[in-house]
Amino acid sequence: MLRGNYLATVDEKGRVKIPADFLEQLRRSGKKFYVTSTQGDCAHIYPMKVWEEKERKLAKVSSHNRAKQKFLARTNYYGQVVEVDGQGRILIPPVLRESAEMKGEVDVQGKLTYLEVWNHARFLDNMNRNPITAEDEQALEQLGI
Amino acid sequence: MLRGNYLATVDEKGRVKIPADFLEQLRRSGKKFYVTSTQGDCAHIYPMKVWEEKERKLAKVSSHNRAKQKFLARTNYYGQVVEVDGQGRILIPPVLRESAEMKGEVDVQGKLTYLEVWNHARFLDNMNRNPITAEDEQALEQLGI
DNA sequence: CACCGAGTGGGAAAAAGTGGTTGAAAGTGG
DNA sequence: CCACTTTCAACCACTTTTTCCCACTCGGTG
Repeated sequence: MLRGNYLATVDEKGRVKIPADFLEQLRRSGKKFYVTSTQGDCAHIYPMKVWEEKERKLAKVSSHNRAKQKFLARTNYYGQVVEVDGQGRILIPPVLRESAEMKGEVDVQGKLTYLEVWNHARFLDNMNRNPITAEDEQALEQLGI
Repeated sequence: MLRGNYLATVDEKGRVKIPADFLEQLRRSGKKFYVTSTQGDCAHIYPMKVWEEKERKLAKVSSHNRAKQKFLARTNYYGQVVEVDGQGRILIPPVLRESAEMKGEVDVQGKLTYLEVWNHARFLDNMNRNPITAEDEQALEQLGI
């Protein structure tokens, strides 16, 4: 399971080094990955098998389902199949790189089954704009968390 | 159960020695730990099993729950899976080390199932800013505490 | 006073990360 | 359809960081 956050950098060619900790786990699920996004604000990196599982589930949903259509339109627009290079880096597709402002420092975050890559400053900013309130803490406590 | 407070120091490499008392207990729950934070003001050190239990509880909550989302975003951002080294030290992830001002003297506090690590001066300061009032004492007394 | 365990610092080897070059392939124009 | 240009991916070489381990100090205890 992929957990936690690592700082990384995007070089001029748009390559991001996958932190060794994640890489080791990811290598087990093959060398192909699907890099995409739903909102264009960050990159999602799925091992191909995980992505295909998502596709299978989507296939079962009616093709007139609005949510499904939007999801497909976006993930298809931003997406690309990539492989990790010999140095453990993957290439972020240009369209996505631009819309998610992928340059300089980025956060590579483990989301258990896939990775999310964020512009470091942007993620921090989003987070700070949404502080945890006293109500939030109360709600969590009631859930026993 | 982890109880009480120990002074420790963070060295230049960002390592903190876990007090021997805590270490002995923690060793029983495996060698992997999840170091994270909810507010970025201190480090939380969970034995992996304890953390996974939290994850399980969270998984049952609707994914649209605001409190849950904020909690996950933060604990993921600040978090990292770590192991204790041969000298009983653990490494605080860089992002967290910075935001929680982890350098020099720190307090390592037992919170029964996990540890909290605070910048010593900062914790003392917070505490002094929030003195126990006569009303607080009265309230406690009425609770039979 | 000597020994033992806890804590601290630091050095060397290994791993992780970075940048650049080259060769192949794809794209473009004549 | 061929020749030339450009782009991209694969590979190589170097730098930096991290990890692992060794050795020392300090304080408490027999």
